[in-house]
Amino acid sequence: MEQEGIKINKTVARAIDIMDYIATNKKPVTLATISKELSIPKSSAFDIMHTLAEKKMLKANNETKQFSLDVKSFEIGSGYLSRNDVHTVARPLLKQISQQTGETAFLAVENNGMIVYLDKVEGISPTRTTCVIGDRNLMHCTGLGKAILATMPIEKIRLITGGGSLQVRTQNTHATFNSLMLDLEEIRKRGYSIDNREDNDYVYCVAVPILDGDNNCIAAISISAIYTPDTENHREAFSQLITNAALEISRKFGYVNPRIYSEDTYGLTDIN
Amino acid sequence: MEQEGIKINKTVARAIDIMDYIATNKKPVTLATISKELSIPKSSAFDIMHTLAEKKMLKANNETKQFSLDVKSFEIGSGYLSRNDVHTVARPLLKQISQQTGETAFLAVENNGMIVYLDKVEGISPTRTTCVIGDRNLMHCTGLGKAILATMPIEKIRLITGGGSLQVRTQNTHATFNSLMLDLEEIRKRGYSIDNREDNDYVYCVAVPILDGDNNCIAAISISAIYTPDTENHREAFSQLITNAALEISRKFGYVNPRIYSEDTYGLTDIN
DNA sequence: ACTAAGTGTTCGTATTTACGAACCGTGTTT
DNA sequence: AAACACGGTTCGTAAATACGAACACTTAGT
Repeated sequence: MEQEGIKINKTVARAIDIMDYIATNKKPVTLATISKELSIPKSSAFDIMHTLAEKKMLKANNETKQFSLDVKSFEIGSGYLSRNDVHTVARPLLKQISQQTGETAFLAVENNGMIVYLDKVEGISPTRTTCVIGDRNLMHCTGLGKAILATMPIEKIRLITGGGSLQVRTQNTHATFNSLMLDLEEIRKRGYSIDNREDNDYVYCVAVPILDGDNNCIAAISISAIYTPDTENHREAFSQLITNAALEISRKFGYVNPRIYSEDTYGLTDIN
Repeated sequence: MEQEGIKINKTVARAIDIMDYIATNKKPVTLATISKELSIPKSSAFDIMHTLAEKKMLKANNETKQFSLDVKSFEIGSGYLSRNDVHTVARPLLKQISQQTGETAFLAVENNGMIVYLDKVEGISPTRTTCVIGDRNLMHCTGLGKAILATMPIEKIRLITGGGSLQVRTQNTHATFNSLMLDLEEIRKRGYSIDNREDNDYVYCVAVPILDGDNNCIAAISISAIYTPDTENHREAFSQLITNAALEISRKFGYVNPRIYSEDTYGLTDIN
C-alpha cells in the first residue's frame, strides 16, 4: 500500500485530517485530543491549528480552549455545491418529486465507499424522513447506496463492502455479500433499488442512479417514506417518478440510453 | 500590522488560500493559475494541490488539468452548520417568517468585515428574492450588514467600511461614512434596519441582529422582498415579525434585555 | 499544601519541505 | 519542421518546519 508516486505533504494532510476530525466528531475538541487521536505531536498540532484559526477555518475558544469549525470552512464547502452541476440540475426535480409525493427526496454521491448526502427536499407529510446534509452512510443498506453499487463492477463492490459479511442495522439488512449481489442483480433488472427497512426500522425508500455521457454513475436520487403496511402500494408510483427524474437529470449529463441500467452501464454480466 | 506572536505555518496557510481561491472564483483552475495568482512557486503549489486532491478536498481533472472542489470540502463545511447553534435555532423561525409573509427570510453572520449568508427560506411569492448560501456581501448596503454594524463601536465600523467614501451599488446606497452613521443611529432607535434598494434596485429588506448573553452580535436575520410602491405598507408587519423572532433567538443565547438595541448593546453613545 | 495529571506554550535542532532550475509533453506559430 | 509558448513534473539543496523536551498553568486528588 501507498506505493503511489504521489508525494503526500504531511503538513497539509494533517491540516485536513484535523478539520475532518472536528467536522465528523460533533463536539468541539482540544489540542490534546487532536494530538492523541490523530497521533500528531502536540507542538506540531499547535502550529497547524493556530494557523487554521488565523485563517478562519477553525474557531478557537480562549476560555474552554476548544476548537470548532469557523465560517471559512462553510464558505469553501458551499463553493463545492454552487459549482457541482449535479446539485443544481437535480434540485428542481427533487422539489417536484417531494411536492408530488409529500415525502422527502434525497440526492447523494459516492465517496470513499460511502454515500454522502448532498441535498434533500423535505415533504409535507407529518411522518417524513430526514437526514443531515453532508453526513455519510453505508452503501449496502441504503437505497441510494445500492442504486450506485448496482452500476459498479463486482471487484469494486467487493472492495467497498469488504466482500464477506456485512454490517447489519436491521432485520432486513443484507448480512452477506452474496445476498447483496442477488439484490443488485434484481435492481439492475427492475431499474431501481428498494430499501425496505434495511438501514432503519421505519424507513422505506426507492432510489435510482444518475449517469453521465460515459455511463459513469455520478450520483443517485431517492424518495424516502416512513414504512407502513401499505407503503408497498405506492412503490409503483414512487419508482416511476424517481426513474423519470433520474433519466431527465442523466440526459443533461449526456446519458443517451433509454433506461438507467443498460448492459453498458455496468461491466458485470454474471455474479459468480 | 501582523506583529502577533502567532507563528503562521506557511504550508497550511497556502493550502487554505488555494481552496479559498478555487471556492470564490467560480471556475475550476489550473496549477499555473494558482501559482501566478497566489504567488506560490509552481513546484510548491504542485505538492500542496496534489495532497489536497489525495485527501478529496480537491478534484483533479486529468484531461483538462483543472482543479475543482471535491466532496470532502463540502462535508467539512456542512460540519460547521450542524454544530453552529445559531443556524439550528434560527431555522424554524426563518421558516415561520417565510410562511407568514410569503417572502424570503435570511440568516447571515459577519466575517472579516463582510456578511456571509448562512441560510435562507424562500417564500412562495412569485417575485421572491434569493441569494447563494455561503456567498459574501458588503455590510454598508445590506439590511443584514447594517443591522450588525449598528451593534459595533464606531472604531470597528470605521475599520470595516474604510471610514471615507463607500462603494455605491444603487442610487440609494450610502456613499459616505457620515451618511451611513446617521442611518445606524436611526436603526438603533428604531430597533431594526431597512435596506430600501441600497444593494439592488429591486430589493427591499428589514433586518435585526441576534445577540448573546454577553451582548455580542452573533448573527442577523432579515425578511427580503421585491420592492413595489406599496412595500412600505408591509414594513410595520415585517419589522414586528423579524424583531420578535430575533428576540426569541437571542434569548436562547442568554440575551436578557427587552429590546434588541439597548444602551448596553453598543459601546457608542454619540457618533462624533 | 503538596502532588499528580491534565492542559497549552516555547525553543533548538534534526528532519522535512520548499522551490529554482531543468525537463517533458502538447499545441501553436513562423 | 523548427522554434516557441505554456502547461505539468522531477530533483537537489537551501530554508523552513517538525517535534521532543522543558516549562507554565490549572484542576483534582490525597
